[in-house]
Amino acid sequence: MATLSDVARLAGVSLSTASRALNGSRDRVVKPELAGRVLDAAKQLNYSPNAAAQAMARGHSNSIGLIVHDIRDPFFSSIAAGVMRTASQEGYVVTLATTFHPHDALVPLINTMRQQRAEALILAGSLWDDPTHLAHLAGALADFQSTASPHISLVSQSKLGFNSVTIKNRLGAQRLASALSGQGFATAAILSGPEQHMTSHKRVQGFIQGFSGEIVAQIPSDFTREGGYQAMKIALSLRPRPQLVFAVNDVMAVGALAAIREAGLQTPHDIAVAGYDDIPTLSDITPSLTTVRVPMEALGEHAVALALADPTPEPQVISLSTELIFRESTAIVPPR
Amino acid sequence: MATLSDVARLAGVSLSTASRALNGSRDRVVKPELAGRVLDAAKQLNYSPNAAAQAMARGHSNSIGLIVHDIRDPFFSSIAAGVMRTASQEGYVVTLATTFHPHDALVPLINTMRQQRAEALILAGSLWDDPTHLAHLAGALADFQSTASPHISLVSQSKLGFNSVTIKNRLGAQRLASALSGQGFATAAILSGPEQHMTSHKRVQGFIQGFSGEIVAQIPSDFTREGGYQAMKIALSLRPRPQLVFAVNDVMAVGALAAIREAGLQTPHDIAVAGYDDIPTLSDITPSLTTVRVPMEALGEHAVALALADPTPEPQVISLSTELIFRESTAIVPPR
DNA sequence: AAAGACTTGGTAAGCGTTTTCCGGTATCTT
DNA sequence: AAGATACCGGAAAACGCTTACCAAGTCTTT
Repeated sequence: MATLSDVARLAGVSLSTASRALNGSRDRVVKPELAGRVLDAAKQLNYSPNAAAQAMARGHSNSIGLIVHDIRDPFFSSIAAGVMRTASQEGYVVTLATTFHPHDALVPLINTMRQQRAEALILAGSLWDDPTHLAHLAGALADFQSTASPHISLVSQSKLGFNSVTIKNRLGAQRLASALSGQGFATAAILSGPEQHMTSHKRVQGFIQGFSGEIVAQIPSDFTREGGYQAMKIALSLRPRPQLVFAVNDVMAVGALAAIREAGLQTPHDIAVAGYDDIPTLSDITPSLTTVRVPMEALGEHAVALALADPTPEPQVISLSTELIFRESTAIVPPR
Repeated sequence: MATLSDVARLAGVSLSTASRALNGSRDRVVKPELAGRVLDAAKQLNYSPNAAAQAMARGHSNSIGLIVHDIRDPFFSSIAAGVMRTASQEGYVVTLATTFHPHDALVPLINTMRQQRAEALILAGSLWDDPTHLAHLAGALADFQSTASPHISLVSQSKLGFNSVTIKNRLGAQRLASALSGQGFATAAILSGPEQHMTSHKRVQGFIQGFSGEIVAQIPSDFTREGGYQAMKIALSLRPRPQLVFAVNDVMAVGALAAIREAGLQTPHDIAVAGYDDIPTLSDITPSLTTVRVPMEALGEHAVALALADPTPEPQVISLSTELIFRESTAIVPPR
């Protein structure tokens, strides 16, 4: 593989001139003629700069690390799309890692990103609200940042003292709940995620705050379709049956819908369902799902912007608004 | 940030010993005592090796490049998950890039991966069957490979003379078609992707081969939900109405379903629909979709395995089987 | 016309690792 | 017990680039 010195030799200039001609160092100008010779030589040799060597010499890389729980989850893949869009606009490369859910996989991945000397780290997804886990995490993040002090952005989570972009989880759920109350729903059950799941917790809180009727049950389960399905089975055994079920995310809501159908009941005639996230792929489900739209790609875009911005004395928190989406799944208020 | 020489100094050994102690060079053994001192020093200084420096010194990186069209597409995010799973098992880091569909974005991304000196490149997704585009692409891939001859794997495409893992697109469609024929469907329309879309083309061919009834129309459109929706509108205007519509992928099928519903018709009573891919998130759609299951994660896993395997004289092609999934959307054969 | 002020090319010193080669010590072999 | 043979630590070169510094040339300025 041709190196820069090959290019310089062929162009008949020094290494420094070649370097300056190719990526125009800011303080110097190379005479057009020499620069042209260098460019020609580079093309002729099919030269491609070695990013690792550049990173070494410059003292910083051009990569951004992104860690998500599960890239298959539409929530995360949308965030990733947003991240990649702005990152590549800004000339960065993104290296992606996935925990595949086990939350103790996070720290090793952060360390990997540290080895890569990523310029910025973006952690997407709700954190596990457990003191020792959080402590480990904070340690790993501190280590990461101690390495040439790169930036860190957290997505959908703001408790760790870094820049972060969150969504108004609580407010969204609250407004959904109060709108639904206004629509006539008087009893509701909540299908929540695991107890320590912060996002789930916020949404539950918001819903409780906003709902003026009676919350007959809160059933914790997994943050997945299957979790929603199981939780709904329990909810369906409640007597009297709640008029409304709020699942803390769309995939759980879909599981709930399946359980309802399986029980021979109809949504929304027998029981109404609302979700959260507004996952695009799910927009074709029947009955269409009332939910809270989360600007997922924007989440990723802002995270990059924040990570690349000049550091501020205080960590910045960008809080993105959600939007209520009313669809068929709550179109009717079932009798009490 | 502590460097290896800091560690060596603190441990009272030479640079080489420190290096050998930390990543156990294969030919040498460091005495346990010295090794222990080095490890302690490393821990104490919170040392993290600099991946860029290692890449320089070793002459190769530990990163795999993955390029997909759109990470938001469940098809690609599943592949990505498979890639990341095996890559991280093998100790590799994956850097991800997205074309966001414009097919001329591919070549620049390949070049980026070349700069990164990725050990392997995985290109996922169907290629654009256009001679000049393919020539550009081949050029870029050749350039990539000329750089320290890293490996290349293609996913779902095998025409370029590299290792590749594909799915039996044609066979899957053919078997679907013949099964459906056997079930009594005698007329069908095909909702295809763009003309030059190879995957779409294969599936169309297979379906035509396998269908013993009459194919009344093939309507090309975008490879997206919206494309399916638009194409279905045209299909619905056909007289007599076909009994069955085959959409070349699930998201198009979903668009088709929406168009049918909007027209006041019912699936499968008035017209049956089949898709391709078996995207998990779509499994809850009603009516549930008859489709061909594609082992998407396995696609990614094999791609990595292939990319990391010893090079063979001839490019290897792994062809993964699909599985027919019959669901409600073709449960009834509408009258002709 | 001489002295300074800019320009602009080149030289060389890094950046943080790995690894080859050398040499000294401990272990074998006979 | 002496020579041969591992074994293992360290010095130094190399990886491919950037950039501070130097030197030489070209313009200004007076």
